[in-house]
Amino acid sequence: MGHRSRRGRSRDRRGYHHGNLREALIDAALDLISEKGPGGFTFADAARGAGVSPAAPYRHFRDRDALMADVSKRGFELLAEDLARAAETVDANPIRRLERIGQAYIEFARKEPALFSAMFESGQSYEAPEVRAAEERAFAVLLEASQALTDTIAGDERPPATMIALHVLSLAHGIAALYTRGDTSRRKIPMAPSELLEAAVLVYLAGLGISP
Amino acid sequence: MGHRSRRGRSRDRRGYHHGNLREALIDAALDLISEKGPGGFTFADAARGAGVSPAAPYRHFRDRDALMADVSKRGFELLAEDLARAAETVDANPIRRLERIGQAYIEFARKEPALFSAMFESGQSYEAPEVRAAEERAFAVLLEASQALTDTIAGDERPPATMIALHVLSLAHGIAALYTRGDTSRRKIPMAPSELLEAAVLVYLAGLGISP
DNA sequence: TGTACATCAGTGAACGCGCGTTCACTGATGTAC
DNA sequence: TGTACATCAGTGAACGCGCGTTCACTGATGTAC
Repeated sequence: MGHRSRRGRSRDRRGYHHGNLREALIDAALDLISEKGPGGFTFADAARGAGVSPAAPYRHFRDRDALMADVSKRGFELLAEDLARAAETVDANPIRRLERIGQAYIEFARKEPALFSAMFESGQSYEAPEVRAAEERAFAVLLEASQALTDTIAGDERPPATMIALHVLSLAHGIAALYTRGDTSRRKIPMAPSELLEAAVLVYLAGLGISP
Repeated sequence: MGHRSRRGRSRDRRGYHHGNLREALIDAALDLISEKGPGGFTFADAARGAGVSPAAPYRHFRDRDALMADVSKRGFELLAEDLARAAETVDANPIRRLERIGQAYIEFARKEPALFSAMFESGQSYEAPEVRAAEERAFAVLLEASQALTDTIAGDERPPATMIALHVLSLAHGIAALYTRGDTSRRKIPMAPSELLEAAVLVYLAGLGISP
């Protein structure tokens, strides 16, 4: 359901002109993705969802793919914000920080399944440069935290920060993709996704010789 | 491209009766998924791909979803086979065995991107019981290998095998989903997916106090 | 071995529907003076 | 403050197209005797 950028409901038209149709279409798309998955709705559906004629979306998006690219971009931007917030909020301990960023990742997948599937499971790969950029910004948060972590390690046994970031990302993404959408999807597991991630990250860091 | 179960090309009709339309439709679906992603094709497209009238598929599948469920099932079966083969092939060392299973997982994603996306990125969650069963069989291979690994550890510091299996699975799945489809998708990374996985698993196991 | 028949797995025509897209249009808004 | 005008962001009707689905049908195959 609505949160953050999706505050106003799509239906509150203010007369002949919608006022904010672009946003409303993105909202409608997210609602539709929630219901039927990405690819499970049409351009006309989105127009209908925004309470507007089927020709109206063409004022804002070239076609359905352009709309989806925007949804995807919005997703990576919000993800980057969430990760950055997680990186700031927490105390200075770099281990805790990295772990928190991972948690924020799966939390994002849990709270925004529609965005998450638009970003990663929409079949199409939206390599629009702005999407790429937003994706990069999200990764940068992880990379910085990893860097901060390796800075605490003696020079000659210091593992590459990029590797650590990629490992934590892959782990978080795997858990998010497999176990985060409780109702609709996969196998039940005997622990919460966040516990699964926490344990994995701690074991992993211990393997690098880093412990709290 | 074709391999294993997909040996015969779809087009070699043998007269009025197709002979093996069910398989041919699954093949056609995989080809179409490769081209345009899951959800990027129609039931009629699949019929066309198999060189058959649009009414013919109804003899074998109730609708498009039923076809996709079958594709997905087939995917999990092949995955289970691959993982089992990896578990057998390799020498008895349980560390190497677990690592090899992880490698087989991402190798599967690399070799069979169409199946992989049908299984995990088709938007719909196909919880048909046979799909579930095949999925379970694949996981069982990982779990057994984890069990063999923990059996080598002293009783009171023995980590739960289920947790290890879930961790390795999540890691392999994350890497597979993010970095395994070279041409079409994500960010470039400074190392091969298989190296990324190997390093992660070794570090992780070291963190559990297990080293070669 | 031949024949009759049941069953199976396809055909192809037909249908209604909704989608994508274009178009001339029109109501609302902003701005110059 | 009022008026004229340009621009913007919608409408709604229209179109062609392909999809999903059904139907009576028919060619091929298998089997009983």
